[in-house]
Amino acid sequence: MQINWNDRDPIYRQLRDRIVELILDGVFSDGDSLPSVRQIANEQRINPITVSKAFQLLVEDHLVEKRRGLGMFVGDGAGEKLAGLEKERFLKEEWPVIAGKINRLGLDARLLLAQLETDG
Amino acid sequence: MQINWNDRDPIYRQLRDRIVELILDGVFSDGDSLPSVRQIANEQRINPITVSKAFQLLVEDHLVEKRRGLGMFVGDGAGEKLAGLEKERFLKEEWPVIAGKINRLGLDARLLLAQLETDG
Amino acid sequence: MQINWNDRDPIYRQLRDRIVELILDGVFSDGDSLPSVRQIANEQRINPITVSKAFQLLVEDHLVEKRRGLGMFVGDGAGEKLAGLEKERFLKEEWPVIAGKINRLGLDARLLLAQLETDG
Amino acid sequence: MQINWNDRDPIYRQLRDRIVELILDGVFSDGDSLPSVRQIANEQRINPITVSKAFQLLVEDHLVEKRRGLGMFVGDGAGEKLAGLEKERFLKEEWPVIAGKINRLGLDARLLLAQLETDG
DNA sequence: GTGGTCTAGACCACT
DNA sequence: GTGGTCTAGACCACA
Repeated sequence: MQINWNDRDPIYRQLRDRIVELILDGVFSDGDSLPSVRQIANEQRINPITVSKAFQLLVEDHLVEKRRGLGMFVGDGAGEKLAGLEKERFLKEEWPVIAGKINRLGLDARLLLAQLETDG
Repeated sequence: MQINWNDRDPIYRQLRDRIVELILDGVFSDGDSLPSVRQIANEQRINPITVSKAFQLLVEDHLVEKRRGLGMFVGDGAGEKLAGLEKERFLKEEWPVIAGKINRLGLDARLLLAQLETDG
Repeated sequence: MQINWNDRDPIYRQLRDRIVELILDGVFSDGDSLPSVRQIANEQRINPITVSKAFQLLVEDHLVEKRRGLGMFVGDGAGEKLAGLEKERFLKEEWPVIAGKINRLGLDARLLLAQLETDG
Repeated sequence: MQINWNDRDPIYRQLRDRIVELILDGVFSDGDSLPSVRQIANEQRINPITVSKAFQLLVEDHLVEKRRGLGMFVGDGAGEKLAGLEKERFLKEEWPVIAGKINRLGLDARLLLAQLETDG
């Protein structure tokens, strides 16, 4: 769970995105409890208020549930819901920009796929 | 040369990116003079100081040369240099992140790239 | 922290140099927080934006770290890094030019340096 | 005779300094004719007006004489006069700043002298 | 509280 | 004509 302090993205956004990734990857499944604000704040040396803000975003999207006195839990069906939402957002917002870059740079699909295999 | 006033990206960053795109597209070639700060400022109704900031970024990357009292010029070999640099940067930095997202979302990179070829 | 308003050097460049000197002198050590932009701006009666520009230069040289919402901090190892870098730069870039001048003017480098030791 | 377009020093000042150096080095002696404005402008790809401005500075200091229809000539006693003026200026203005830097960086006189011998 | 961005308008130096 | 610098004042996002 790496935070980049020099990134233009605000910390709370980066945090939120990391947690979403962990849910998508199945590290946290429906109903699992999430690490506490204090724990994350200590580990990442981040202000607890900032961590709270990240969770708040997740609660607003109904991906995470706050249970008083117990902490944060992955919401019901969060995994699938998330996959759907993110997929749509990616295809609508991110991919067109990426496709434009690929075309402008004259990059070849084969090259891109090859690069993936050498890395991973 | 479209500027998005509501984007998270600051104007000067967007401007820089647009100019880079124009160089990549060959609209401006090595040694060409670029529109003056004031000209761009007037056309886009942006403060000259903001335009200046965009050029400064380009000068720092050795893509543009400043000639005192004369204006801004596309740097020697900027076109090819830029294409090479951007290609490598994209493959090494952006593409792995993008590919990670694609996999995580259960999308098919091959399919997306294939579509791209038929579209563009 | 003296600023010369009539110098050919712009204020932000002078400010940068002063801060570098303070780090070299050990007034600010690794990890220390630096005075805020607004504080310096008030004390020196300089526009905050000008102070900001000075810090930006330091951040670009990795001598200062920005922590969002918290302020500016002396970068890791900035003190030693700076001393090393500056020493080398001085020996390689400045000193040869200076020595050339000294020779051209018929002055004696040995004598000047010897005086320096008795003075300082 | 190298001109640095990215230097903060204006071109006419750089030109003036180069010519002064050539006189101090004895490349041009008292009474010698200097290259014409047009010649320098062509060789260095500089605007003739800028070259003129450099000569003007030299004329104002009585180091160079303009002879109508003939061109520029090194003034009487320019060599010695220059040496004296520059020596004083160097010792008063430049050396104290340099000495401060040397002390701050903790550079050793022996090191500086050694560096000179390896270079030249 | 912190820094980041932008504006409008001024003045300067350089070519 | 060109770009560079600075100001004063405003608004924003972040912690």
